[in-house]
Amino acid sequence: MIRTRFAPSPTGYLHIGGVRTALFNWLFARRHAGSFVLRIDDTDQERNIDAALQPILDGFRWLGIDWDEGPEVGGDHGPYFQSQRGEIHRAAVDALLESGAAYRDYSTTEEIRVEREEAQTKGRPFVYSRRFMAETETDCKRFEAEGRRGLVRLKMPREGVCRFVDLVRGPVEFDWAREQDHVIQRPDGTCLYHLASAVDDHEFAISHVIRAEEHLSNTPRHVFITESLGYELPEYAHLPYVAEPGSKNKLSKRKLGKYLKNPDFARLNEHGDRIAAAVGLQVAADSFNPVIVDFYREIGFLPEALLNYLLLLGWSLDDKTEFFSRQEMIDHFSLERVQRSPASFDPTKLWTFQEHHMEELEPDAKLGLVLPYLERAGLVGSPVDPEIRDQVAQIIVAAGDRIKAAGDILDYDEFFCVDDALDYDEKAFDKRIRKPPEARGLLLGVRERLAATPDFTTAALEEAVRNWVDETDIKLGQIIHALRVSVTGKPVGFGMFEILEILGRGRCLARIDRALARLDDTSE
RNA sequence: GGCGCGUUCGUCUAGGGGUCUAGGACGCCGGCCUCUCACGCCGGUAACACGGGUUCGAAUCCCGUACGCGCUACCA
Repeated sequence: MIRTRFAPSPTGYLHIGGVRTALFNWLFARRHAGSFVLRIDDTDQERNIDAALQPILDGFRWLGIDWDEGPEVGGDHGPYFQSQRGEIHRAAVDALLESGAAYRDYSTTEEIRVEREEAQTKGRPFVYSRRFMAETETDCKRFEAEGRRGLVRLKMPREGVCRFVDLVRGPVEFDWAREQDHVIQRPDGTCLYHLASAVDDHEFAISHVIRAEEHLSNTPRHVFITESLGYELPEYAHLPYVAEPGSKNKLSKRKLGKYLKNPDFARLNEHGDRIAAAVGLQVAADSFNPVIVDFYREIGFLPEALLNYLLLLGWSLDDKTEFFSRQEMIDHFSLERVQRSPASFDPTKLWTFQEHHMEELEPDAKLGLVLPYLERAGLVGSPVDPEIRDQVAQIIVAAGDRIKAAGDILDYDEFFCVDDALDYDEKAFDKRIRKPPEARGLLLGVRERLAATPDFTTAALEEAVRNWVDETDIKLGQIIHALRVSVTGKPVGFGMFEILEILGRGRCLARIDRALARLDDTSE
């Protein structure tokens, strides 16, 4: 039975790099009909775990990364919070103590520091002298009489090599002698990460430990703990980390300021801010940015797109396949094809995947995604009037691939405002209406045609306007731009005749009149 | 400092001794399409970190160097 796990700390947000690790674990489990377990690594005893955990669980749910065991779903191996597993960890420490794989130590941090520095100045690798190791009850008493506090350290082998096969990197080996006698239990009885992690992986019957590369060097400790306890070793696979845009440094939330200097990253960020502002979402830069999964959900990315992009960040099927559905990811995923070197996060390429998956959506599905944004922005009622709903459906079709993220619908607010409240792009108004001397006459002319066209549909309108253009010596371009600015206030947008049809005759004429009035008003 | 891992176009990658004058994708540049924008289409740009081996032959194997990252915590 294949069992994998992801062990997030409750930090209040879901990091994009973490999701990639979780995704690979999840895919591997799903691929082999195994289980994916969520374990919460909260050994640090956070104050408000619930509040800090919720965004993470929400993020996974949005992405469709479901867990078979863990918070809120339970399971046979619980509890799934490390903070509640103290007894199990302490029992493991006792067993280690019992077998001699660990010992009580009474050194102080200061004494260790001195030893370490001494070794370093002599150019020797540091290994603890075990000067304050207590192997008997009397030793303990003696040290305690000196006012020392005991903790528990691993008694690491001082010779031989630790060998294991990493499923991504192949055979790896470490000299045992280089390993430190790591602390596994503090004087207050609480246990440290490496102990807890190795024990829990066994308790949860994890078959494949798939985690970030930074743990590769920690693996000998885990191997030692696991084997000393008499447990069977899991398989290990260490994933390269996700790097910053344009660099090989590990992506970290802390360096947001630096990423914002990257133009592509900044553009993505601004895109998000714009949508957030339009829907009145209160956002703080450190909780709403492209390093955090929530960001993508809020601005209307598709989870499939994010997953697809992340999948290819460090994994590939072959030399050509780029797009994967959720099922295809599961069908093809394998650890053998995981890349060994870090991959940097490229916001521009992420958009490619988003666009692709968006294009694959049926108009109805798109409508469902887009409507909530209009409602939240107050551009349509809630629930939306059926007539308006149809109009939005038309807009979606006419907009085509211009709506890349669901929140992009808010770029087309001109369809939802009353004619008198339409904002004009001043530059465009000048260029297309105020400046060309013929604009006034052309607008009047086209107004006449629009008023007279019996059938106010895209095709009929286009025919009418083109015929009119053909009859006179003007060019279509001359009138289209002025018309576009009059009717939408903007210099760009989708097909002019589609816009006219969606708006309808009344609003088109009213808007042309308003633009003309505005022209007369300010040209004097 | 020690140990470990890594290094193919700007980016994501294919490549596992000859089929590589290194392929694809994104980006970028140029062009076409066009009522603007977006899309689409066509073309172009651009890489095996460096140095030694091994071999008839190396991007592919070995060694070294450089660089990057990680671990070396009573953080996870």
